[in-house]
Amino acid sequence: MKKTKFQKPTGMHDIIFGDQKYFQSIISTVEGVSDYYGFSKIDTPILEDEDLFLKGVGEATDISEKEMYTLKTKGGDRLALRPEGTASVVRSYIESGMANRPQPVKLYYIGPFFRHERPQAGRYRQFYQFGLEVLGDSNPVIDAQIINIVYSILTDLKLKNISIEVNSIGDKECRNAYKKTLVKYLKSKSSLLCSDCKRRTKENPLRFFDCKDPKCQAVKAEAPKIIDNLCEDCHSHFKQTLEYLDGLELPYQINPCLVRGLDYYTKTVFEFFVTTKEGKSLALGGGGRYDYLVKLLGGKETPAVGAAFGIERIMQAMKDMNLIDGPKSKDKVFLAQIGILAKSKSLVLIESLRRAKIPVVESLGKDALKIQMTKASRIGSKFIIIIGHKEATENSAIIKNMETGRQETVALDKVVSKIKKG
RNA sequence: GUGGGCGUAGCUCAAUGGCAGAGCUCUGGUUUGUGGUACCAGUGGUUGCGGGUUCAAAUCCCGUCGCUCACCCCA
Repeated sequence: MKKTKFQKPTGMHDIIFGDQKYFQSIISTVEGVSDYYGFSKIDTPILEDEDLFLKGVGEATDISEKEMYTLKTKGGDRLALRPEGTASVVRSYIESGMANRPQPVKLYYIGPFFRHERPQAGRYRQFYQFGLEVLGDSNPVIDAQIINIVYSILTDLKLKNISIEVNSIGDKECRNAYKKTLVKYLKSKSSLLCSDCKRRTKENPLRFFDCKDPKCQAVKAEAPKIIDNLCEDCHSHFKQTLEYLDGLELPYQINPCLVRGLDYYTKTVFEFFVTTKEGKSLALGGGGRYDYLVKLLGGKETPAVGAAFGIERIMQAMKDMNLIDGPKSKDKVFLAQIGILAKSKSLVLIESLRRAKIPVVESLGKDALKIQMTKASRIGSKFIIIIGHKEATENSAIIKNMETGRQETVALDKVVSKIKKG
């Protein structure tokens, strides 16, 4: 057998030690804020019918065309690792008959997602997202509230320099009419476009606005914008949404070029960014309204709006701003011991400490006292409990204050109360 | 899928064709039961993998795998 050194698959990563601190604080903040706003947590399978995603995110998107992990079961079903969360939530909404609950239904999720693409800074093949979805309400106040809730999550995490871009991409009627206008315009400027944008003109003209090729920027600036071509309903929806955002005093700006990569969006779309120390703009997440998706996936017509954020991206932003306070082991007590009997008594003592909610660090496998003292010093424990051979047989322990250097011997059953007093 | 950069100890990196090394970390020791420093020692490598050139390859050549950055796109 050849000796192999296993390594993680391309584009996937372990979340260990220091990173777990960031990861957990994001999760608990998301849970806390979502819960406050009346969202219920939903966990859906990591595998779903491949067609759910093909229909859900749109067959012409990159996700459908080349980024899905798919597999065939022994029974012959075609399944896919979920590339995003909304399609699964909508599937569950329909399948579980959530339309019969009081509307709107508010749900949030946290978990891993998968896209098979070339990794790069802040982009993975397995990554974590959290998302919030509100199904069954078409009122623009919900659009504004979703934006506000995710903004609250980010500010609760102490992120600074957040900016929000919003736009409206209309509904079926006004978007289709607008697409024709745009295509006509792009064709007239065809000679000035990059090759990608020539292709986009035919396949997905709205994507033209994602192009970063300098050649296309001038054409982009002059191009007709969707927000100037909204129908009356979409226009008033957008205007109302912005007024609510104004009322919340959120740092948003309108970006008429914001489109989004998934096909299911209608009306309001938005993205969140932070500015890093180097002055770079990092996309944290985004979302929008998707009034047609529930019907498209087999339910009855149901308006909905949602948002999804990349947890690794948020971690990156938090690290960039040094947002996590250092190790909090100062309030931990260190338990040092020598010998078999002392180890045995230590095991029992630790249980008493745990019941008293006193955090304790031990080094049970060690015997040399000096090494244990060194370790206690390093983590900065204020108190150290020492049980040596003598103390073990006498049912006592030494409590030493590491700051003053003073120590006293107390009976084992008095240790907890002594420590509590300080 | 396209194009750049890079693969040497757990980590950061030396060694420019001639004995594979240092710092940090880790484990232990410096009179046997008391502190972060200092000193000493130890663990840890088929130099990503496979071929080729050469008396001799971490080093040069070819291939391959992986990492990384950018494009496409997105979180």
